[in-house]
Amino acid sequence: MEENITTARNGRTASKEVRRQQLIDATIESISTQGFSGTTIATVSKGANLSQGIVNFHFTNKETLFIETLGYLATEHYERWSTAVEKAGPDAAKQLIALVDVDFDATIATPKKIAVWFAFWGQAKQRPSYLKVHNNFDRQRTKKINQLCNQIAKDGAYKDIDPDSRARNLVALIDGIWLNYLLYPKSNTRKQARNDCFSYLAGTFPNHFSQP
Amino acid sequence: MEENITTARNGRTASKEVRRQQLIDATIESISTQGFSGTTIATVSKGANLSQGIVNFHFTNKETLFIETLGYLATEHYERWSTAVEKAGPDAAKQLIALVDVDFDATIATPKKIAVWFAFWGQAKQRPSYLKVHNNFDRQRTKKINQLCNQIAKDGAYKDIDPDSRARNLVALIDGIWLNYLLYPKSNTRKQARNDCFSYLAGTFPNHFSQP
Amino acid sequence: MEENITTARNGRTASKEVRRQQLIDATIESISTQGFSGTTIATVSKGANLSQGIVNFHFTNKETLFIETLGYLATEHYERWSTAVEKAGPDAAKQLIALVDVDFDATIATPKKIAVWFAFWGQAKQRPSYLKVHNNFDRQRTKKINQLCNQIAKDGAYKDIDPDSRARNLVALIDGIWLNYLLYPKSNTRKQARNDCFSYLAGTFPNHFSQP
Amino acid sequence: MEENITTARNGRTASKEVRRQQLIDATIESISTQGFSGTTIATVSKGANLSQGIVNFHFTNKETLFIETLGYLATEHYERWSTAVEKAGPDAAKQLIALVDVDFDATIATPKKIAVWFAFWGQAKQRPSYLKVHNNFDRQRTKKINQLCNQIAKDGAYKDIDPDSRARNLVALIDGIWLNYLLYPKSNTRKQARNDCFSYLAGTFPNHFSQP
DNA sequence: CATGAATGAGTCTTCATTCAT
DNA sequence: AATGAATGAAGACTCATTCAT
Repeated sequence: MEENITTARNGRTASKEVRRQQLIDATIESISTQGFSGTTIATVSKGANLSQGIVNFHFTNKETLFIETLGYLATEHYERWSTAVEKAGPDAAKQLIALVDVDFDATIATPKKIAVWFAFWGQAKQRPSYLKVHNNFDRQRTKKINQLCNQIAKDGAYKDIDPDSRARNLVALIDGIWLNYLLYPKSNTRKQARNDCFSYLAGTFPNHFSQP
Repeated sequence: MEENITTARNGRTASKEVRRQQLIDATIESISTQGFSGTTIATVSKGANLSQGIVNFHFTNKETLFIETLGYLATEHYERWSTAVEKAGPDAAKQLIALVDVDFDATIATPKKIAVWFAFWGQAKQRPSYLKVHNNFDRQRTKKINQLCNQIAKDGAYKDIDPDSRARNLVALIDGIWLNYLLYPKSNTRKQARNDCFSYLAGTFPNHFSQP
Repeated sequence: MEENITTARNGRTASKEVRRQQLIDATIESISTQGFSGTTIATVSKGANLSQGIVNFHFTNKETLFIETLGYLATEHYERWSTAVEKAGPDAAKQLIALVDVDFDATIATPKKIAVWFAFWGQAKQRPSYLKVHNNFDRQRTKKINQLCNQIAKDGAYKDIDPDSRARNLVALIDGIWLNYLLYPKSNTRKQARNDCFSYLAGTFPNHFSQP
Repeated sequence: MEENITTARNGRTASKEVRRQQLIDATIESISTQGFSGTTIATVSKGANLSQGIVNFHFTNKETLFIETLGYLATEHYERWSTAVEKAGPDAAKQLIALVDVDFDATIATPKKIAVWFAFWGQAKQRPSYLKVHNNFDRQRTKKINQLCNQIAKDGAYKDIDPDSRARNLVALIDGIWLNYLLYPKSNTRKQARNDCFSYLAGTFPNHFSQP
């Protein structure tokens, strides 16, 4: 098993993947505490308790490290929600709940990771490569949410509702809640954030979701 | 009149305020195109067609320039929505419409300015000074939105509604719509963004707002 | 009288000489507190409560200001000791006392001025222009001291004494005492400094000078 | 042996200590020729045939390089005179001779080093850190000189002599001779300088020192 | 005469990247 | 694989000097 391999190898001869992950973790840590511009090869390698040269060794350059860090975050997120939807069974509303719940999960919506997400978004417009990585994953989620909202709207015979717009708003709402969480960490709890989100769903599809 | 003075002056000796604004404008331009880390004293001064040394002359250092740029953006936004609310008359719903409309105004929700906002937010966690400037202004708007939502909820005798939560969601929704606007500039129009937002209001307070 | 002119003129139209002296004084003040490298056109002009441009106006450039500052100090010193010697009457020993006393005078051996002297000496080797200004004045004093020592040695029939060497040592001693005064301002008084110097003279020419 | 290691290493990876000394040497060279304000990271690194960045790498910043350069000079001096005194045997007069001789040694009283000493002294008043480094070493030498003068005075039963004052004068004299050596390098020889100094000792303690 | 905004060359410092070991 | 000394380009900042007013 992969884990056995990685634990067996250590010290100077850790497997490539282990080193890479170590550095990606250190990058997340550094970006969240020092910010994007405060994150240097030095802060990363030091945070990983490794030498300076190693980043260029494993990632060729800093830019690649950043892109792969974003990729790691995006992949993790993607795998979590897609798995959650899969496990939720055939009901669209249940699938939507599962999907949304991932965004307020204790291991996903951490202050650290949210800070990194916004750090990337803050650079998105200027770095097409970041945007590309992100959007590739994000579009699938948006699509799924749209599809589920349409399904629910159809099943529930909701009139006067534009499911596309409601789906867009759901996506936006979650991001906005995250931003709020980033800016006012003290006055917000993850639980309240989740409740607010489900409150929106209850308002939108009252027959499928109840006020939390 | 002051304007005459400042426009009269040109070349080497523009008035202090004119130069400062020139540099702040150039900073917004630069951050929006080069990003935060790509914005240097050189890009700013070159963008303003001025010499390098002038930034330090007028702002002491780069950090101060950034803080004042954020301050400018925040002040502009604040003045716009507070004036709009004032002019909207006594009706809470009309006030809320006026307030929200500012966020989708052609001179406020520009791709350029939104990029700068997110650039700042992307650094917020690591730069308390940015956070402070921003939050000071932001809190007043949040408070006003909360107050208006409560007023409307009371006036409309909406049951089963938590106005505080709805207010929080409104704020979050707008930010999230902005993010969407930033990430997918091509597939979004400012008009649709505004519609989505009012669609949320219509869903929340159906007696006060109609589907756009 | 010149004084009347200068006092009459003030504000923006002070006479050239007054402005120059004002700036030289500010330069001495600045060098003594900020050091040579910490002294800028800005510290000087600010210290003189004048505008930036004025230094270049009155002295063409910074280097000239420095040279004239050194020249001022050297001239002041020269005029003080030469006048003192003149007034001391015909006796060589009395002349030497008068000359040396100037070096421990409350208006000459000030911490401020001594700091400036050493600042200049610290640059002397690399700035021939400083050296030239200084040495021109200094050589006359050295010559006079040598002449007086020789006179005294001859008058007193001191045997086994090389008056040239004793003269050189006297000059060196005074400078060394000044350095000590610079480095340990707290543990030295001007009075003790003077006493030490005269103690040397008493040891050298016991018939002419008594232990202080 | 350590020397073998350091000499073995060359090119890109010399030992840390070797690089540091290389840079300190280059700093002494640069200060002596360009002066304090003329000494830049560039002149130092170029003088050492190394790249610009290396100074910050090994010394963090220019200030630290300067302080360590002064420290090197002060340590070298201290070790030389303390070793010399030690080797001089029990006789106080011989110890004093040994101590003073160091100050006129061909490897200590070099024009280059003297220029650097005065460069530092020229900044001493404004840089407490320089003063601190210097005084720590200097005080021990002053103390030893004072102690030796007192011992000699007691042994020789010199009356009418204040050994403390004579000690102070000896210290001052040496510094003053150095200054003279700095200002008039052409008309002074190290030998004459030494002779003048011993001439002072012979005048002060005639039973212990003879005219040179 | 005097001001002070503006310039731009010069410096220190940072940091991604290279590379001998 | 890994280290960390070394490089050098790039950037922030300083400051003497200029010059329109």
